[in-house]
Amino acid sequence: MTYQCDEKKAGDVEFRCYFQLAIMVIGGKWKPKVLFHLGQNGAVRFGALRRAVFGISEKMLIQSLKELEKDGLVHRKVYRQVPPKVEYSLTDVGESFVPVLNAMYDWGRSYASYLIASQQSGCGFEAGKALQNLDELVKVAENSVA
Amino acid sequence: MTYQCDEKKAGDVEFRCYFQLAIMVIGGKWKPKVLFHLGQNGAVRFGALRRAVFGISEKMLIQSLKELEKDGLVHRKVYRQVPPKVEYSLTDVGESFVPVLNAMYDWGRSYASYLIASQQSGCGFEAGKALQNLDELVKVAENSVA
DNA sequence: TATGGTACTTACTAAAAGGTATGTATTGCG
DNA sequence: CGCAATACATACCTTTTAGTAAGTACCATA
Repeated sequence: MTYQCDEKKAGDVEFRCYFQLAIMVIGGKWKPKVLFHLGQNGAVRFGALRRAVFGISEKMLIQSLKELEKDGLVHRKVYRQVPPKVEYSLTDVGESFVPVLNAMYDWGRSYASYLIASQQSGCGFEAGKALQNLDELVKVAENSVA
Repeated sequence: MTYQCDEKKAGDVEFRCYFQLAIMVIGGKWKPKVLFHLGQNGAVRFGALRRAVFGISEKMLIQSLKELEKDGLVHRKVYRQVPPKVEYSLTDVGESFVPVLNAMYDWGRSYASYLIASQQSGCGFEAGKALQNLDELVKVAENSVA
């Protein structure tokens, strides 16, 4: 694998490296989070997804879903009813990315362990591994929430 | 796993979900690419890294490396010589992210296969798998490079 | 002392991404 | 027909990120 990869093309998409192609499709501030939530739950309504992805605006959710649908990772199903209902779900291509998302989640746990271990010397820690009582260690006391 | 995760804290870092923590540390336009290149090659000089990460400016490379060093994923070694030489390499924590980067690279290959298969019906394709002659199919003819 | 190469720092500008507010379309109920 | 709820579209503004250019520090050599 060379550094400055040659220009490549698949479909209408031009890229230099398969890694860059992946980043182009699922990178950015919101798309990874949207995909992650869709990966955790089957079909989800727009409103439920809006509430699930912490901090996202309507406009960015819509934009992210449009791009993911266009790129073939997300399926949009309209129910012609009252009130209006639209469900989003992952396609096979989208599902194939879920292991990567889960790997990132697992790495996040191991990184949280690393942060805690760095704060307390003598705390048994191995890179890539999560502490056993991690969920307890990261808990924030109720009254200290900003 | 709930949608709107409770606030968590590890070290000085506050987050709601381990996935979000991962995104905070290795997300953004350049850090994934910098990490990916460091993962492919051992210790790399600043200048070599600059040339390897296609399109990055000096300022953004420096900023990305500073953040990655601060977060414990990258190690910086200064050689006091002429001309000046600094080498960057992954720490154990950084190395632990390499499997995720490689998974993204592999997914990129399968996505490129999907794009090609979508363009040509009847082309055998399975989500998550790369076509066997992918590298040939994505090649761009010399004279068609923009 | 001047020099050159590398790896930065800093200030300012430009571009990209994201957010807010207002408005629209749709369906079926009362 | 009017209404309500949901899921958007659109325009404009704000924030964030990134890029460019000029400058600096360091070391050892000539």
